This record gives sequence, structure tokens and C-alpha cells, in this order.
Amino acid sequence: MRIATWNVNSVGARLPRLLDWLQTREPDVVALQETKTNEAGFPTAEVEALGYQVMHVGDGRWNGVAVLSRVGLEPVSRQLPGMTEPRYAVADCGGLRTVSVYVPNGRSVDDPHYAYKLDWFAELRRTLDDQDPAQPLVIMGDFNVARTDADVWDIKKFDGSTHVTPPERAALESLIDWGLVDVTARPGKNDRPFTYWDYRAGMFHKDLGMRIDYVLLSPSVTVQDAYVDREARKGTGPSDHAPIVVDVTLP
DNA sequence: ATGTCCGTAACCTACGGA
Repeated sequence: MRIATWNVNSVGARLPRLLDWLQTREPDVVALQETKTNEAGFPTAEVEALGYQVMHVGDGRWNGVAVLSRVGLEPVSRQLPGMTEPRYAVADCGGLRTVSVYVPNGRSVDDPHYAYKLDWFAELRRTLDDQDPAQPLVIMGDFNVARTDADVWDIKKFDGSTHVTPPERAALESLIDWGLVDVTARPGKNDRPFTYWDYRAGMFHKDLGMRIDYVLLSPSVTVQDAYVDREARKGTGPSDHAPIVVDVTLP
């Protein structure tokens, strides 16, 4: 089974590239983030025409997550308990419980949005208390946290910034510590692990990026291959994130 | 790195958000 996660930064703006990517990469299960549209705005018919079932949670101009599957899709949850924004979608896909997450950005450490981000993480961790550890599970998406200093292009530039603070890292770690594997992709350009590059200042060209997207997977699931699909970040009209593509074998 | 891109509301540009 091939699974993938991609922050598309608007499914509307990315539609031609998304459809092309689905046809060339042929993932079985896909988690999307930042669809930036409501239910009516999601290109359900176009995606279904490629053989996928669709679960989308979105309410307008910001956020929005989806799960696509061509190996069956049974919706499980459309909302993180206590959180109203559309940042969380869960579906069972071909025996794999699939969670698409778009963790709040945090903005700055003194912004209320930072506290909201940590609260959001805590709620996400809480959902695992009700999760059967024997059920193959993947939580994938945009976590807006760089797990280590090596996951940003220059840690010195991040003094006082979000995405690298100990509380954010501890929150991400708490998910892994529950019993999930942070799937390691093949090394990318310059042996860096990045999944996101700012649009500005030629950051992608200079490979000044961040690893803030993750595939957190049950250890019972075997990983055959994993890579960051940099090709999807190139050319005209890309998202600022690249997909992560992982080939797995379920137990 | 603050150099771009997204959607929206309201216009043909400004803004919030990332």
C-alpha cells in the first residue's frame, strides 16, 4: 500500500497539479492539508474520477483537511474534540486508520495562537488514549514543528521562534512516545530532510527549508520505502510543501 | 528569509494568514 501526505496550500489553486500527481504517483491513501475551501468547493468529482473515495472537512478560506483512498474509506471522525476548526479528519482505509492533521501554526510564542497550538496537540494526544494499539494507525500531515535542530536550515535563525520550542517539540514527541514511528524519508538534496520551503527569497532553490510534515506510523506496519517528493515542489505554481510518499505493508 | 502566494471582500488593491 502506498500512503502519502501533502499540504497543498489550496486544493483549488493546486487542482491540476494534484490530479497529475495522483495519476503519476498512484498513492492508495492520501492525507491532504490546507485545502482552503468548504464542502462544495472540494473537487470531489475530479478526484473520484481517478478511483478515489473522498472525505473532506473544510469550512472556507483557511485550514481544511481531507483523506482520499482507493482501497476503501470509512469515515471515523471529522473533528478533534473541543476544537472547531477543520484541521482533523480520520478514516479507516483498507485496514489502516488514517488521520490527516493540520496542526495550528502558533504564529509567535507570545500569541494566543501558540497556546492554542499546544492545546490542540494535547487534544490530539488524548485521542490516542481511546485508540487500540493493535489497530494499524497513521497520523500524517503538517505538524508545524521541527522535531530536531537538524530539521531547519539554520537553527540560529530560529531563536525565539515557534516551530522549534521545547513545548512544541515535547508535544510532537508525546505522540511518538505513545507508540508511533516517525518515518524517515530517503535523504533529500544536500542530505537534508525538508518538506517545506518558504515561497520567498528563493528558499527552495537554496534548499533553505524545514521538516514540519510527518508520517507517524504504527510499528506493526512495515515501511518499504519513503521519500519527500521534491518534484512536486518544483516548476510553476507549486505548494510551498512537498508530499511525503511511503510504501508500506500492513501486518 | 521577510523577496511569495493563497483566498476574500471589495473592487482592479489591500489584507490576514502562512
